[in-house]
Amino acid sequence: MSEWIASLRVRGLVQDHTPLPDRPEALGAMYVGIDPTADSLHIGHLAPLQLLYHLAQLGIHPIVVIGGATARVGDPSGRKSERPLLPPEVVQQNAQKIAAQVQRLLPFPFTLLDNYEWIGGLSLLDFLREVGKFITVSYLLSKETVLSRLESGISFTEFSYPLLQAYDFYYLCRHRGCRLQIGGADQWGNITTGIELIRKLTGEEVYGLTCPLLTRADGTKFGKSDSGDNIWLDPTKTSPYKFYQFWFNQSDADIPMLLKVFSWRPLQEIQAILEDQAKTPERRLAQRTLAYEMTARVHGEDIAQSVQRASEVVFGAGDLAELERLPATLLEAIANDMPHYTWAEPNLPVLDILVRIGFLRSKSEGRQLLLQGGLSVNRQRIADERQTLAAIPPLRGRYWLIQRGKKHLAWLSILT
RNA sequence: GGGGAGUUGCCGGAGCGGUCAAACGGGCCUGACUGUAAAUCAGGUGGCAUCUGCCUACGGAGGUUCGAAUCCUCCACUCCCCA
Repeated sequence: MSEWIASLRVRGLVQDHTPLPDRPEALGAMYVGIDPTADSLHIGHLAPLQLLYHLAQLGIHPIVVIGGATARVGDPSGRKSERPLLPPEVVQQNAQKIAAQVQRLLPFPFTLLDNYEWIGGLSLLDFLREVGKFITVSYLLSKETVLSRLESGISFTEFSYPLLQAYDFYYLCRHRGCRLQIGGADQWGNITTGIELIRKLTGEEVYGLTCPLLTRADGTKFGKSDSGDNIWLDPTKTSPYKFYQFWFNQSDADIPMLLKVFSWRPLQEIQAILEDQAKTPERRLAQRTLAYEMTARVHGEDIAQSVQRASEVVFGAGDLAELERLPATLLEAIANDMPHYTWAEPNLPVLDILVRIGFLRSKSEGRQLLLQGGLSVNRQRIADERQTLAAIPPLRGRYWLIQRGKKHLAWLSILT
């Protein structure tokens, strides 16, 4: 039974599933829900979308549901505390942005819906009679997401969230022939609630499939930067350069898992890359491949190429002369693709400038870094806090490569 | 409705009138070593400074005191137990 998900298993995309039909065609359509709680997707959203991608290849029609209604309630799944309610207009804006992102991201036909369409007009009375009546409180209480919140507190609003999502599934089942819901592992409780509701209301058997919550080799969650920020798909929230660097910096221990989960390459090809990686890890072929593929998918080939080039130049070049020798247009492009600041008065101490432009959080932090040798401009360590920017010759008359620690690089140019 | 416990820095968690910018752990940052990896070791982790000085901070608002994270009052929120 369900041989067809074997390759998904190999890729590490399967956490849990209900008994599945022998043939994927029996499912008709499937859906994944995304609540617009922010104005952009982040890489945490990608794993379920990978599942969607691979399943779509098997002939199951994909539906993406933006939770314009559910985001106004707040999913308690995987949260330790109550979510603040988002204003309706914010949810609406987010929903639009995320819909546009999804459109750009998925290169295959799919149906895009917003659950506000069918939940928005649902009256409380109808909801209580048509949905609430069929799920018992003890059933909901036994769900992990609810259970774990009983101590810390959960409002009735969030408590009722699983019912709304269950209703989505029911609605899509009836109106769109959708018989499979997929999602992250944290969605298991919500998905099974939907299955339960549909069985009670229609007697029909529907299915659920989740992908694992990705964890690193050290047990921490995958998906945030070291400093704990989300890695967004929106280039104004996470620059393509940073996005590329995020993937590039993944550890050897995690890269096999990541490549299998996120790459669209055939498994065979991935195997070959991983073998190379095992033999000569210092080449970082696996990281480079993944970083490029993901950046290209999210931001486009052109940008992927240019940030890759920027990364190579900035990290690779031994001395400044090499940077100087680059064609002016390339240097400019590189500067533009990386974090970039402008400043007008080079006669101030470097430290002050870096604080004012926001590259350093405070002067104290700057001093600290300086003391430890973690601060440089144009690859020169800043050793004196009174050192002025003007005293350091800029590249091409107007660029400085500023550096905090080993990996935090940015450009500073003089405002003309 | 009644009774009890609690609210400390990014998180966990000490402190119970001065020696507290607040022990300890985690996280994070930087350095060394490396491969923009991992592990390890070292330093740092509120802000400003003319650098042992000032300002802001221990849920909120007041008060007691020479002096409060520490005591009192009120308020808010959370948890537990009884109705």
